[in-house]
Amino acid sequence: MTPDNSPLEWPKLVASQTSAELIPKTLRVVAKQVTTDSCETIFRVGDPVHHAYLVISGEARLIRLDRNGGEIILQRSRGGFIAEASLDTRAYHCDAVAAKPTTLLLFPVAAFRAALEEDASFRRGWQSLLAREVRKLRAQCERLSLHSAADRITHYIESEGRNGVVELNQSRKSWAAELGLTHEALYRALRRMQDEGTLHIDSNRIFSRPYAGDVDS
Amino acid sequence: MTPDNSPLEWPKLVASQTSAELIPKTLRVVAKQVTTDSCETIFRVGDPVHHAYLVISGEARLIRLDRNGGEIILQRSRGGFIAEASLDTRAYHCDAVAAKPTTLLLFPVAAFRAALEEDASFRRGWQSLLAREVRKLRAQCERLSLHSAADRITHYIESEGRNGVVELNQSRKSWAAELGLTHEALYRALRRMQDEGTLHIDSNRIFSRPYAGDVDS
DNA sequence: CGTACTTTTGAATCGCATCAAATCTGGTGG
DNA sequence: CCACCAGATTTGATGCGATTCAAAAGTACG
Repeated sequence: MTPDNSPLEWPKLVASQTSAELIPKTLRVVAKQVTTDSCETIFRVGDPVHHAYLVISGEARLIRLDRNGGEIILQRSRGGFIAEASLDTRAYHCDAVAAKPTTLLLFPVAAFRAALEEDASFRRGWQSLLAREVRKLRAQCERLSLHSAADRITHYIESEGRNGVVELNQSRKSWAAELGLTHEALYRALRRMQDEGTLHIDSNRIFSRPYAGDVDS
Repeated sequence: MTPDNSPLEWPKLVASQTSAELIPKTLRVVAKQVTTDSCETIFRVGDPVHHAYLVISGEARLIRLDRNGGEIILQRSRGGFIAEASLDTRAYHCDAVAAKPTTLLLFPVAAFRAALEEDASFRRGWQSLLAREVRKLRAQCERLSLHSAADRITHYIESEGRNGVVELNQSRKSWAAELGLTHEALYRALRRMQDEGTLHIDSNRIFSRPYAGDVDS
């Protein structure tokens, strides 16, 4: 994780990142920027919490390994905070790794907490961000409670997509992990659903209905 | 859901309920108290969010039904807030029902939000409550990502219990739902683990190790 | 005492995990 | 540009474990 001295252009960042918009000036001036290689560890279980992490580009993940060495993805952040809920704990409960080359902003926790106290609008944004995270996690638990691969796929499209279409922004292998399936099970379920006509796939766009586009007669 | 005119004894409540301790006086005076029968609906999907709900006694659940009519438990609250994350949304995303006769405090959302703005200590408590909820949900997702019933049981004991022991405060049937299993699968897994000696059960206390108590020779 | 629900066991089936291996893909270096 | 490599994608075969359907026994409550 190497310090990155070329300062970010905040205005540009603000335009594209809803999470970053929140950050008050007092926090921006104490932010450190770093970039990581792919697969680089950002922090580990038990590490003391010194910073709040905001993903600017790339992708960071909270992960834990099950006893077979399988990777369980707890959170995936592409542009946004990661491990928000660790801010009021002493140490991390899981590992964070960069899934690809990633640039992050690091905010010292003390300054971050102070900003939350003092800046009402920042605080409101932070609270609604936590609330969104809660709802998202509930949806994920609901999904993982479904017993069949097809149901989880459909649920994913319904809750993460729009109008029965979802743009997949990750490999199918890691999608499988997110769905609590092996990648083989996911591939087969996708295949089966396409054969049945309940799903259509166009590279990274997944349609929950049979594809009826371009049929105009 | 019938209004309950006998006012709660706040001091007594405060002594036992960490969530209730937070509530500032300004909020207490506008709280309405209600009691429900078992299985009574508290709110439904799509209902506008008018109140924050605090469970005083009994048990409330956020649920959704899967397409087979199976009940998926999204949250279970026994003494504490329920559907905290809905406070900054217009309408509910799921149903809430009382799992048994339950008494609740209802706080009008406007007053609740105002109190969050004005009372710094209430706000801090609320934020850490949301953060705890996030961590709890992440643990649940991690658990549901495990592929075997035994692993989920062990994970539950490790993360919800203390020192390899967990006090089960619900029926096994609803525990099964929480673990994303059918109740039959849970019963059989418990039996198998006991036979293997990896688990000991004393009514509602579940031990993750072979029971070595009372052996002193 | 009767009713509703939970707990428990049984048997059959199905779907997913697992192990294996082939193909495809993107990226690296010669 | 091509050879090569690591990883993702895809398909196959097999076994196990969870689901499902069924039913009996236990338990709480009015």
